Amino acid sequence: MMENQDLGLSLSLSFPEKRTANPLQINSLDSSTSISPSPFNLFQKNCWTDLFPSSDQNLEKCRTFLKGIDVNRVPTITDDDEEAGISSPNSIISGLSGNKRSEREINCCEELEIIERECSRSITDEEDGETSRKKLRLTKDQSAVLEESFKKHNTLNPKKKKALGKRLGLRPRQVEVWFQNRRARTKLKQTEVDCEFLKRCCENLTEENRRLQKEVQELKALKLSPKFYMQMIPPTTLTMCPSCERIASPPYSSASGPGSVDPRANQMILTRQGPVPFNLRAASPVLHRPISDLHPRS
DNA sequence: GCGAGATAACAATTTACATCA
DNA sequence: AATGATGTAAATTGTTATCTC
Repeated sequence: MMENQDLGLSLSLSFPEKRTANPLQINSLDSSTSISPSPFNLFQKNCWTDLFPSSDQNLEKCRTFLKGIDVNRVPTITDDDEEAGISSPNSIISGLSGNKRSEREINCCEELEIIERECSRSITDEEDGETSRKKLRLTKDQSAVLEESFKKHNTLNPKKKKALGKRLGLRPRQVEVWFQNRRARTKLKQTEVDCEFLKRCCENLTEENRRLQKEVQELKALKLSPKFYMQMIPPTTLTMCPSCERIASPPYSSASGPGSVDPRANQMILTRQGPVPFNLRAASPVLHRPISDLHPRS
């Protein structure tokens, strides 16, 4: 909440209360289901069941352990540990499930040993009664420094990550997570702003549409008047260049008598006569030149 | 050129905690 | 004071794109 104010994330739009799967991510399911099970994935599946064979109690104890590490504690691990993927409370799990973090330096047997060791420790920890997993809450100073750094550059390189972590007494991974979440918040905020903008556009277009409909009605009523026909010049024949699709208008009528209509006005009438396909490529200042002008023969 | 592994960024989700009625 | 609902930030998990070998 406090953070909310700090970031100016106070736009309140009526979004669905619970996030659902992104409808645009159509292929996510396909891709996930089409992935062939890697040997490591098979390992991770078997790992838990092998470690805790048919014992829900053991499994539960191990889970409890994984929740039992105080992340508010000043990190004592080295950066090397961090890079090896055993830094965060859940990184053992992450290491097992992640397809990239775990397998780097530690082989399966070592991981199993680590897990077993930690699990056995967890049981004693639990008996000590200090099992609740604490979630780190960054101090105002820490947030301010991170915010400042984010403003300068919203991504991290490994060097910067380490430096920030060292400066703030955080693990590089925590710095990384903060930046990640911060980017997500920025994106969400931008989405809200965009949504608001589109809403306004929609309102304006609705209003414009209403106005044009009214104008159409008025023009239809006017059409019934014979005087209107007297002022109309014959329909203009437009010629389109087949190669560049530019429109070439015929030479303006030399008629400039008292009853004649300004050709520009005629053009306006033409443009009001229904939806004309708009060709962006053809939308250029040379719209009304004859074809011969468009492609002068040299 | 192709495949495997490493890496970073990201989306979606979970979880712990704070606040309020 | 206790409690449940709710919002938010921290953290996790899985996917994708890109790069290098």
